[in-house]
Parts: sequence; structure tokens; C-alpha cells
Amino acid sequence: MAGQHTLAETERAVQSRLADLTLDFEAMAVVSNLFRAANAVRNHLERTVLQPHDLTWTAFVVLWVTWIWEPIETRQVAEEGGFSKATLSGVLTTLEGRGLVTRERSKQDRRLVLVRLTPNGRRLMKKLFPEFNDQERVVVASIPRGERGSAAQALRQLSIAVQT
Amino acid sequence: MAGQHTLAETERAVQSRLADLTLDFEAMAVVSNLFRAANAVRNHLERTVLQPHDLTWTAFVVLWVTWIWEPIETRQVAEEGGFSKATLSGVLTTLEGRGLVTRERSKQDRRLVLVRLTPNGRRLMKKLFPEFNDQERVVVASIPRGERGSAAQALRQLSIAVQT
DNA sequence: CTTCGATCGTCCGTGTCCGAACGATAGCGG
DNA sequence: CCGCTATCGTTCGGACACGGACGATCGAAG
Repeated sequence: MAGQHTLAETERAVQSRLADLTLDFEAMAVVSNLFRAANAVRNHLERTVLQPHDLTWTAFVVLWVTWIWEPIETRQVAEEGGFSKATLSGVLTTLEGRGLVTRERSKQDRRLVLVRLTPNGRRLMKKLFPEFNDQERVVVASIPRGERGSAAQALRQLSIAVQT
Repeated sequence: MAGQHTLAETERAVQSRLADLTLDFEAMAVVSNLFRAANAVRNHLERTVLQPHDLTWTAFVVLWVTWIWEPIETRQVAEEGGFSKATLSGVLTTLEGRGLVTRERSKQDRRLVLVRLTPNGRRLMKKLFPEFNDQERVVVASIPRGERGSAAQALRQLSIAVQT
């Protein structure tokens, strides 16, 4: 939803299709801008930081979570990263093939699989994360310094509001 | 990034990996919560509104954009929806197969393809969009009424900040 | 010790999602 | 009117992304 039409134009167009219904355009604007922003920021970070290292977004998230919490169980990686176990399984196979992470069955509970970074993986993250954080700085530069905390809090509220 | 660790725990863990570097944790929190919120909201809307009608997120966005602006060129649909022309091409084929949209070559410029809704597609959207907007209301209910405008504006700023 | 329900990670099928390459078309300069 | 260059939508290959089904494993109840 990152088009060229203004909000007012969109409202007028929608209104003409559903003239008889009362709609919440403010809610529509918040949700629509949420996805527009998430898409734009993700594309920016992928282009500027991830693509030069031949990493996808999801692969980077997996590396990041593992880097911070290793050794970590796969279910926790999926939970922290916000995607399904099925998705993680494929990404882990890719990263394992590139020699960035290792899988290892837990001795205590042989249903679990522990994920770790290889030395190469750690070296990559030590170089990559500062670059990533630099670009995060660029992204939030448009929000006044004093409002960043409340912005993060409002976004957190959105997540909590829709949790089942 | 929707895990169980607190922000403070994460900061401490990251700091211990990069003790020698100055990082912007506030920027990190904003970006991370942005994706957490976008994912959570999308999942919520998919579950509550889209799945009962057997529609994916992207398919709904395509239908919505087309519904508002038809007839519309495919490049504009992709631009408004925030995905690539390649992605759109596949989704359009699916929607065409289900009899919800039509493709038509432009007479003026035969490189262009115009997209329209079928009567069935229009009927579906007329029923679906009010349901969607109802859930958008639920999502933003956690943000105080007076702050929704500025929240939408802040998100819009994020998109603009990373536009090349 | 044995059954049984719960939970783990993986696999499968289907549907996005993108960059790159492609053929078709348009509009320009000569 | 004829190449050149730009732009269009599609296709292709590879990597996500998810729900559901699966075998392996655990813990508890009997």
C-alpha cells in the first residue's frame, strides 16, 4: 500500500463505493500506514545492509536471534523471530548449508534441537549488526528524539491488542 | 520478533556481544516493534476476515486496490499494494481463475494491461470491506482516539524517510 | 512397565515474493 | 521510416511462509 494517491483521494473513492455505511477512516489510515512503513523499512534494510552479504530478511533474523541467545531451541527462534516452525526449518537448512549455524539434538530432551552460530556466523554478525543498527538510526531519524519511546510503546500496544 | 524476552534482557545480551560499540537501542526497539506489530495485525486480519473467504493477504490487497481505482494498470496495482510486478502477475492469474478480476490490454498503449473487478468481485468486496474495517477498528482500539492521527503520521514519516 | 496424550522438529503441498531475463510495444532522433 | 532506448507485463528459478500430517520422544497415569 505505498501508492501515489493521497489519503483524501482514497477516502473519497472508498466513500463513493460504500456511501451507505459508516467507516472508520482513521483506523484505516493507521493500519494502512503500518504496512506501508513496515514494507518500506524492510526493503530499505534489505537493500542497504542485507543484500551485499547475500542474506534474506528472515535469514538475518534467525542469525540475530541465535547470536543473542545461543544455544537456543528452534521453537524459541521461531517464537522470537515471529514465524512458524515450518518456515524456520527451511531457513535453518539454508544457513546450515552456508556454514553459518549448526543444529544439535538436545541430550536432556531428544525432541529438541539446539541452534548455535559457527565461528563464521559469529564473525559475520559482529560485522553485520553495527551496520544494521546504523541504518535503523537512519530510519527512525524522522521521528523526534523525544517521541521515539512512545512510538515504540504504541506499536507494542498494537501487537498486544491482537494477541489471542 | 515476538518473543518472551524483555527489552532490557535483550539490550543486556546485545551489549555483552558488542561491548565496545555504541548502539542505538531506541532505534532498535522502534524497528523491532514495527515488524512485530505489522506481523501481528496482519495475522489477526487474515484469521478473522480473510480466511473465512479463502483469501490471502496479498489477494485481498489486490482486490481492494482494484475495487477503489478500477480500471487500473497492473503497475499501479503493484505500486499501491507495495509488492513487485512479478508477485502481482501470479496473484492476478489466481484471482482471474476464481472469476473475481479480469485482465484487458489497453487500446491506447498495448504494453499496458488494465485490471477490473467482475460483478462477483465487486459483490465480494462490498461485503468484505466493512468486515475488514470493523477489525481495523478493533486493532487501533488500543491507541487513544486523540493519538491515532499522529500515529498514522509518524508511520507515514517512516515510509517517506527511507524512500530513495 | 505400559499406555496415552502432549509436544517436538520435519516434511509436504500450495501460495507468495523477488530479481533477472525476456519478448512486445512505444516514442524518440535522425 | 528506421534503429535506439525505455518501459510494459510475464516467466523463471530460488527462497520464504504457513497449516496440516507425520514419526520420534517425553511425562504422567495406572
